[in-house]
Amino acid sequence: MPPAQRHPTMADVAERAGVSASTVSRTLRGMSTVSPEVRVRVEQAARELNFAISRQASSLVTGKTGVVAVLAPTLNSWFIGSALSSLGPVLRAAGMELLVYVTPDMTERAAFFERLPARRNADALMVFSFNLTDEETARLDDLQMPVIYVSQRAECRPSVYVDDVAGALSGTRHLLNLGHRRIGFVQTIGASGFTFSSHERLLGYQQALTEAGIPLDDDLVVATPVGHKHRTAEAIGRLLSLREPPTAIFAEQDEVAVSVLWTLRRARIDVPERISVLGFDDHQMAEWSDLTTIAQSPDELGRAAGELARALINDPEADRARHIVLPTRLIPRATTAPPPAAAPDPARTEEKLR
Amino acid sequence: MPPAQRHPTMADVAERAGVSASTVSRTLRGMSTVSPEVRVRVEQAARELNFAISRQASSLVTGKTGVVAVLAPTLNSWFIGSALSSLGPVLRAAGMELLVYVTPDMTERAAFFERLPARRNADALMVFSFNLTDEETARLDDLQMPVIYVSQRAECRPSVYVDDVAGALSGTRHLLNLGHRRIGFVQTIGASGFTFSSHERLLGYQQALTEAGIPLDDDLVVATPVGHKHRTAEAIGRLLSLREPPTAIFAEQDEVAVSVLWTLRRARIDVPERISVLGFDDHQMAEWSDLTTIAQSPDELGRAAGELARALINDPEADRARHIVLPTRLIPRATTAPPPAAAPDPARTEEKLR
DNA sequence: ATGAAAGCGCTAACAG
DNA sequence: CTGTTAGCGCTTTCAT
Repeated sequence: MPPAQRHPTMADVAERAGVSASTVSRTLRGMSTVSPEVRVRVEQAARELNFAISRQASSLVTGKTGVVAVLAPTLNSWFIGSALSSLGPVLRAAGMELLVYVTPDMTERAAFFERLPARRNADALMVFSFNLTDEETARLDDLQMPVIYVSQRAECRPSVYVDDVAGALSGTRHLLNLGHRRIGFVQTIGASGFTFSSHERLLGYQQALTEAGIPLDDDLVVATPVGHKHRTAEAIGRLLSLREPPTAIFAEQDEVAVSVLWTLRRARIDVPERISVLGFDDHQMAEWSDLTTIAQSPDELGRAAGELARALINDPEADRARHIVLPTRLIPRATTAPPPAAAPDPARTEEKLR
Repeated sequence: MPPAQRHPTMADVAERAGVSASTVSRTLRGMSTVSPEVRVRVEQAARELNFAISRQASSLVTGKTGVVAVLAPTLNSWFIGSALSSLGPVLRAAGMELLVYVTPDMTERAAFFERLPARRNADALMVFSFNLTDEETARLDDLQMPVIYVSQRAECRPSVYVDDVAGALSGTRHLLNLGHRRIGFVQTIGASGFTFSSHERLLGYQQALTEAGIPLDDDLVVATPVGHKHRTAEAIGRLLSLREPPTAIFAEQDEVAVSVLWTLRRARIDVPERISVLGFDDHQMAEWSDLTTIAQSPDELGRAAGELARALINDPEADRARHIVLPTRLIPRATTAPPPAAAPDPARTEEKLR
């Protein structure tokens, strides 16, 4: 009988089942070379002793830790939270655990990259939404384990991300199809780690305009940090005070789009009658606000990243530069509509005057 | 020289520094019994080889894993996300890592409790916002490691939570002080794992009313799931159609309070002129919406939980039933004001008639 | 199909 | 102050 205050070991289980430790190990790992009767005895003994295997010990010999590490700037983010919530079960199904390194500030981040603690303690590293410096990327390349870039495109390295260009393109097309010709774009600044998506979305917007033969107008692109009412109001003010103000505003992120809605509402500008508003993400708040938006699925992203990690860990021959690109889809709701008929459209006015 | 495709071990470092493995071990753990010159040599050798210690190996002998496990129903939650984001750095400062078990559904949860994988793979377990069954709690009691209950009160077990009763009490008092006498309360239903707080907040509300000599009225308490516009509108409708409708509405959660704001706005009921709205949490959205609310700090909670974990792990003599209760504070913003003077207050009307 | 033995990388006694 | 030695709990040859 094992000492009371200690976890039972395989030796304890072996003794109780009347077999050797090797057999216990084989049984518990589901190897086929164990006779059915012995298997039953071992399993029962393990259950009775409430045995749990020590990963530390087994990884010492197998060289696999059974752990996937995640590096994320914060967990307090709709996007990362959702992705990790669906990553968890995927890993569990593969018998792996989830180790999280949060680096809310530069100090923490520097500490991570200096010590690279994941090195010996995980089989793969997943990097979430980061703007890595070249030096940091180089450090990760030396890591001797698969590094998966999530929500960012990393050349020649495995990565999983959403097709932001296509998303913004289809969103802008939706506005164009409704008849809008002056479309404002609100960029987000200072969102730690999301500049990659930010840039791509602007690109999609511009591409759609070009496609429609509408010249780009820098005055239509403004920026605001997320969650700063005043700054957002200011940015919208710049748009509204243009000689030809936009009839639609495309915010790069739902959280900002909702701020825009508040600003317009306060200014008594009806949405969508006077101005249409379009978001990106399909954040919970989008549904609550009845905001038309371009949906991406962080859940799917988490799952895909998990599968990719599993594949790369188990199969060293796997494609080490595989990119998984996830689609977006437009969700039309109540904040987009055709532009007002009486819109002050100088082009049209001129035509009438002629 | 160590093989190229393998991590260097202490033996490799020892050889390079011309000392024994024990000395390397002592040096790297910062023990004082190492001569300065040797320390320098060892540290340099370790750096040159890019050595990282294997936790698996050291925990095998020390019996400590250097890991704190967290059990959480989801990571996609403002509250849990914030708490974990600040827990991470606390643990890192103590040289520990953060292992996360997410159990988004009952299947995952059952799987966790059946295998209790944390058992051998962590030094402490932190349970976030869960409604555990007695059986589940009993399983955790058997775990042979400190289990810290976060955001819930667990009798005779270490736990960390916010003083919800006091918070709701002070919030309700604020409304009473403004002159409100009919105060509606909106409960949240179906929020996985938060029924503890939910109950406590109702209690605080009731306590404040009783204190003020106002009889409780069940009609003033309605419930809605979070994020269901229609259900929320319905609940508010029940309040508005009372014979004596409330002049203030206290929503147990900011996310619901914001929904309430939307509902009232759509109904063209001015806030706070006609009806005051009060939330609880100080969610980001509260600031954006200029919502008066009772703030709690999940960051502090995460930090406190981390400190408690460290204390319990390092000191077996520590108080194993210690409760840390965190304060809340009222943040007055733009959604609360005195009730309308012309409010249909039958009591006052009667007085006038007399 | 099963057991014996060696060893994964590290730490902790114990000598010196 | 430093080296030697003996495991920690498991997996993996290699026998049988």
